[in-house]
Amino acid sequence: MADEDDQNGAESAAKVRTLADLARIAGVSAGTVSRALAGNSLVNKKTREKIEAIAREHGFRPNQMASKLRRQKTGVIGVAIPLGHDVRQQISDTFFMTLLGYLADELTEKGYDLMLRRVIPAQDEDWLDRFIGSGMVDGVIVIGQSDQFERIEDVADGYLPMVVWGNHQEGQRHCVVGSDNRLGGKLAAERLIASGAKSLAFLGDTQPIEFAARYAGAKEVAAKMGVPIRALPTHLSPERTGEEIAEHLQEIKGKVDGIFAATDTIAVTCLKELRERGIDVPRQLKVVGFDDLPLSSQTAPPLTTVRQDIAAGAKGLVDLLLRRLAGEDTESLVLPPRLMVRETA
Amino acid sequence: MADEDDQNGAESAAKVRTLADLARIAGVSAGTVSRALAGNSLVNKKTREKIEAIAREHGFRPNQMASKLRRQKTGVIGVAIPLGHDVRQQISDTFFMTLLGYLADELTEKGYDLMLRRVIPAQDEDWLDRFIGSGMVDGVIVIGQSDQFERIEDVADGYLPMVVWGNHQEGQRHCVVGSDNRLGGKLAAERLIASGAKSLAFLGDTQPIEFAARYAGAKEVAAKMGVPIRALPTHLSPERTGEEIAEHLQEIKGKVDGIFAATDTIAVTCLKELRERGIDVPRQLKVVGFDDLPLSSQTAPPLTTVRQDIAAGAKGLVDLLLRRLAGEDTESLVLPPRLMVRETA
DNA sequence: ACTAAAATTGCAAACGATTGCAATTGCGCG
DNA sequence: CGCGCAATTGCAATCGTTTGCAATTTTAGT
Repeated sequence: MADEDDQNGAESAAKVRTLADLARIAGVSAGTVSRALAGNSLVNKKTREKIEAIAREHGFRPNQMASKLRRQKTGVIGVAIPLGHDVRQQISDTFFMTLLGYLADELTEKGYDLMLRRVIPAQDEDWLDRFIGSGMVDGVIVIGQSDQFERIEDVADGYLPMVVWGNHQEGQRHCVVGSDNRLGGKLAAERLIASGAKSLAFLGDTQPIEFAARYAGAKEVAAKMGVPIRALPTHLSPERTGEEIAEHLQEIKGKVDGIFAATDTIAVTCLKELRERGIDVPRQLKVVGFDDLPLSSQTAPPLTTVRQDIAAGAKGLVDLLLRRLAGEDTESLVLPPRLMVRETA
Repeated sequence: MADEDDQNGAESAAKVRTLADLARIAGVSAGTVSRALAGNSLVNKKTREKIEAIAREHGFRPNQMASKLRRQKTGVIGVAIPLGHDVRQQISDTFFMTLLGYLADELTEKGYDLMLRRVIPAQDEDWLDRFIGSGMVDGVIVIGQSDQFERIEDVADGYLPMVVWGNHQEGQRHCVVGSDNRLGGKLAAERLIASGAKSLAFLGDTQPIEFAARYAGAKEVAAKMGVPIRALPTHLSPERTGEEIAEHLQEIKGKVDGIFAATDTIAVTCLKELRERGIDVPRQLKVVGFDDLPLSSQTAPPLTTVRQDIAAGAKGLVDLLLRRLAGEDTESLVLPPRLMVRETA
């Protein structure tokens, strides 16, 4: 009895770090322990329960690195956020962060872990190859094409398990999930014109293709309706946006009566600048945003905007990625944007 | 020559997946390749350059799993977001997401990857042990104590590399970074009373200790000043918040003239409900929030709120964690909140 | 030219779990 | 009691990299 106690003491004291340790205590082989803990195998019920009990008692967890190495899969999905066209655009960008939140939910539900990587393509030529070839992830989701369209295209041919959030272009090779930005731009411009605007401006950077498509859609409608539209380059970085918008406002004063903001964030800032200048929205100037972030319905006046269904986007990204992991070569998914008419246009 | 070409062709065609493959081509041993690619070792410059060239040519990347297994470290920091006291509180909660963004920036800068895990403690008893013991991360950052204070305490003794965002309590054993919530609560109550409020209400769940501390601070001030204060339980989930606040507003109509919202998100929603009811802020009712999210300065009227310095928080979390990884047993870091007086109180 | 020291490189043992295959045990039944 | 088959378990190779130590080659010094 004393003997047994001693033995137990020794057993508990010695940390059980490996299958082999546990196997020794249980008096079986490491292979059996592995199978028992995996649960799905052909291990005697009693043996398994005994092993499980010991494992629980010692708080044993099999080493994931070894497991992943052996099984050649990681159970991890990489999520990359390229900060290309505007380095100052923080990873903290609300839209991307919200999408990321939903992605985390979706992936967790499917049993995957999420590895987040913020990446500055300008400083790191082959960020995508590195991420993919790192052997740390089973698949990759890229949030936003930024100015990396070509690089992504290059990789897409040789690497199936990748899905990208962004804009879809005719004939592109990588699988993308995203809103129909061009259509969204049309909706915005139509609304502005319908509510009486006679001269439009697009507030935002037109480099990134998502934004370019939004602008293109708006331009198409404007041209058709015989309304002028101009682009006013505006960055997304919180600090600079304010000033830039202020300058733009100064410049277009009286010349423009309808603003299409590339982003709700820009729209909200714009609204604030307008309020400070005592410009009445929507009477003097109409504003339409893009995204429909939660905060957008809370502004005064509530923002009219083009809604992207972020939850559906996340679901789509994960769904397509899992199918690609299973070997299927999936089509892109283009989600329809929806105009949320509130009070700014 | 033909021979050599052939050989080259064969070499390029055959994928170089392992150090051994590369070593064969380079005519050296795997060990040498490993050292060459690591760069830091004592390999002949010529040999290294040759190996690097071949590696580049074939796009070779050493398998991370094998590397991590061998070196017994992962270069990954786990970030866990427990969704305890309110499962519906999405991971998309703005404050946490913003903090996460800054964390990603900080960690990337220090050369670590970030593994995100959303966790529902109610469904998963030992989420923290699992995460820590998974062998997938070198250290853990927990964002928000939620209702998991005790569990975190239990783990803290045996596991050094963990830092938690949350509330600091006298004598606690885990290392925490966070705002002085009690002080923040005091600031809020003082402001409300100073601007004329005679009867206060706290809008938010008082279960999570961060919120409890905010409420406690406010209560202390209220008691000292002889002003009544009551707590009105309010959840954080976007869908429910609106209704709940509406009900509360109905109930306290005329009885309360100062609201301290546990969170800016709650405050903003509250502001909107008040606007819809035609209640004048700050004349009829004063409101103070907590967090100072970017959107908070954009409301109408701009929200008076208690600011948490999120960037500093992220920096602190990473800094302390790295020191703990190096073996140091660091103290907690309590950041001072700052009252941002705007127009709602 | 010869020896000692320094600089490179190769060898082989880890790291810890998984899994095909073989060996063992147990069971039922004639 | 013995045979055959099924249910369990053990063995050992494998995943791909890193690294201590030994072996080899260079370099330098006399």
